[in-house]
Amino acid sequence: MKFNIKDVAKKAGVSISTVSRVVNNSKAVRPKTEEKVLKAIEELGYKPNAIARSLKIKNTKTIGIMVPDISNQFFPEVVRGVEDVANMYEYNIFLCNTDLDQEKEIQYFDVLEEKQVDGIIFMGNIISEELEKRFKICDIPIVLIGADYGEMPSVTTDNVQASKDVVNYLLNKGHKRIGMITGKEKDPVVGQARKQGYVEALEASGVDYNEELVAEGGYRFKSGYEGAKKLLDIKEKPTAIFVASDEMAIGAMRAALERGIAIPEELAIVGFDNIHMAGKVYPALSTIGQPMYEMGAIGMRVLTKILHDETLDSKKVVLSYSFIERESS
Amino acid sequence: MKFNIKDVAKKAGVSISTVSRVVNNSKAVRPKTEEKVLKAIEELGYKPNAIARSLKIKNTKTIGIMVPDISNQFFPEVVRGVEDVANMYEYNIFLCNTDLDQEKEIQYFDVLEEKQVDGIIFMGNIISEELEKRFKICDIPIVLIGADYGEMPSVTTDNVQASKDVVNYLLNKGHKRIGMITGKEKDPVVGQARKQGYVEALEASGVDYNEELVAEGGYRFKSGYEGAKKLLDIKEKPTAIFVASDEMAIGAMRAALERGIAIPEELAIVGFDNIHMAGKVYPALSTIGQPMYEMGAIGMRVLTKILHDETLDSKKVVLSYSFIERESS
DNA sequence: TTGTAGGCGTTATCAT
DNA sequence: ATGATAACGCCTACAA
Repeated sequence: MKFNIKDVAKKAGVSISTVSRVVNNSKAVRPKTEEKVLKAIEELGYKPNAIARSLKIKNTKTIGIMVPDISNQFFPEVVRGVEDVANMYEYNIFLCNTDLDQEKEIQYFDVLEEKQVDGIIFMGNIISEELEKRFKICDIPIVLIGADYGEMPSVTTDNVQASKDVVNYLLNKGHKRIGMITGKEKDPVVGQARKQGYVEALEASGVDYNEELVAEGGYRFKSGYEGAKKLLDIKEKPTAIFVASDEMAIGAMRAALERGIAIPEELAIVGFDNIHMAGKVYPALSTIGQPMYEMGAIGMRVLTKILHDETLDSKKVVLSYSFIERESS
Repeated sequence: MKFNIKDVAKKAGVSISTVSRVVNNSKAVRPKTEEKVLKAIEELGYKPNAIARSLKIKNTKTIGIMVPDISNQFFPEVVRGVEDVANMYEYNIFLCNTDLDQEKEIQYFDVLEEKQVDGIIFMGNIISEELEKRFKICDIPIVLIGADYGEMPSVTTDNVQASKDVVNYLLNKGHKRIGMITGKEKDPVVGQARKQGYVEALEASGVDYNEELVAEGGYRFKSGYEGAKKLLDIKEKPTAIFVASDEMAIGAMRAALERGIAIPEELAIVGFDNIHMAGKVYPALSTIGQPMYEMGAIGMRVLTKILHDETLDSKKVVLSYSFIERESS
């Protein structure tokens, strides 16, 4: 049995306008009347219909969040950050998994638009031309997390600098042969930026960049495992490996451990991301910590600011990372 | 610039009904007319307003999913399962993190109801009286995942039997002193069911249940770590520990490793859940695999069946688990 | 095949 | 302080 505002009005013996007023307490209502209405609401178990409301007032108090894959280590935390502040401002979130598939991204974008979300948070490595066009012509505020693009609001960390820090740290520890397992080449963030930092740090220190010491990986455990095996196969093995993601780093550790190579004595390993498990594996993984929860929370905060016409200090927020030294280096 | 069905109608020189018809291709429209309409839609970049549509046809093609915490190991995969099949049936999902907080659960339930979701998927260890009351009086179909309650549709695995299997396996390996780190006592699933299996298997084999050998844990790494330390402190140490969750098991391994106790030679450890990292830690963790993705996918499938009035074979689906023997046992 | 009009459950303007 | 009423954008009898 579902009741609407009319039923409540009838039961309370008032007009629907008054009911609306007490529900939203938008305008003064005589206490006596309010009481009657409240009682009717209570008795009928009336719940206002948010859909009808949205249609009228033209906002839905919902936002969409597009992530590559919620079941991947990196994303649950940022989604949690988003959801927490969304909840604080009384927004709900539509979760969309894109698998980095451009078609799916567009498809989801369309539904989100049709469902009239108030805003969108987008995470993805690359923004296709098609998607960019949509972004441009639509009037829904969008904020990017973890990636950056043109004039769009975004929250990121400085991946290049972070990678430099790692390499410098390794250099300072006396390592001369530092290998790297990278992300995918065409991925601007994990693939390119992190490698760029590696290369630049090496050059800045006068160490020759050695193609042989770098293996292209993907994102997952297996490619780290394979990458490390490859690097450990060369006659002059690296004494340290910088790995572009924690999950790959754990794969790399595995490869080393299987060969009886001691970590960190014979081989230092540093990862990137500080996923939940990074501090729990044995030996615990040194890594770059990205404030994932904060990225989500701040991204959503930026979105609410846009939504509420508050002034933004800056459309681009760059969060600081931290190097977390544990046992693997 | 946002256009509505009226604008399209005007531009195409037809009535809004015809526009509606081609958008939903619900009824025959002369090809010529259709073309005109399509062109108008294209030119204006018209997108139907799903909110208005929902108001009229009384469904929203969205469902809500309540999980304790998306950033916890266990849930992202099941949410992914849910989302995949939701997407297949053209539903979107509202993600709600409850933190197992009963107030938050009710609060979210209220919004979901107000936002007129077509269905709800609920995950949580315990269903409070208040929540149960809401569940009962509302007419939104709800399916439970990972827990079971009264007459409600649910998808679960047999935690008691799984735990028995683990203990029997350990018994067969010759272990006499088998410890356990449990979940929280008042939690029916992780806490009670898994412990029950442990107790029953022991009794069935004529091994005395020994209070001293069990430590109450929580869900996280730390409580596993502490629990194991406690068990390893007693003079007659267990030679095997069954741990009620993988994350705690990894904590337990850590405790053992720190004391130089070899796994599995001196101490066998078996976890529960088969989280993503279980096979990646070193030594790789033996565990009970719950088909998390499937639980989500099937749960959502059940929901769609209810939503579309298809007949359910059974309101209660119990999925089979699998024992995954790896290196820690 | 196409158009007219009423209604979905609200909010908000304008009277009263 | 309260009530009548016109939107909001769409779907769908019913009529033409």
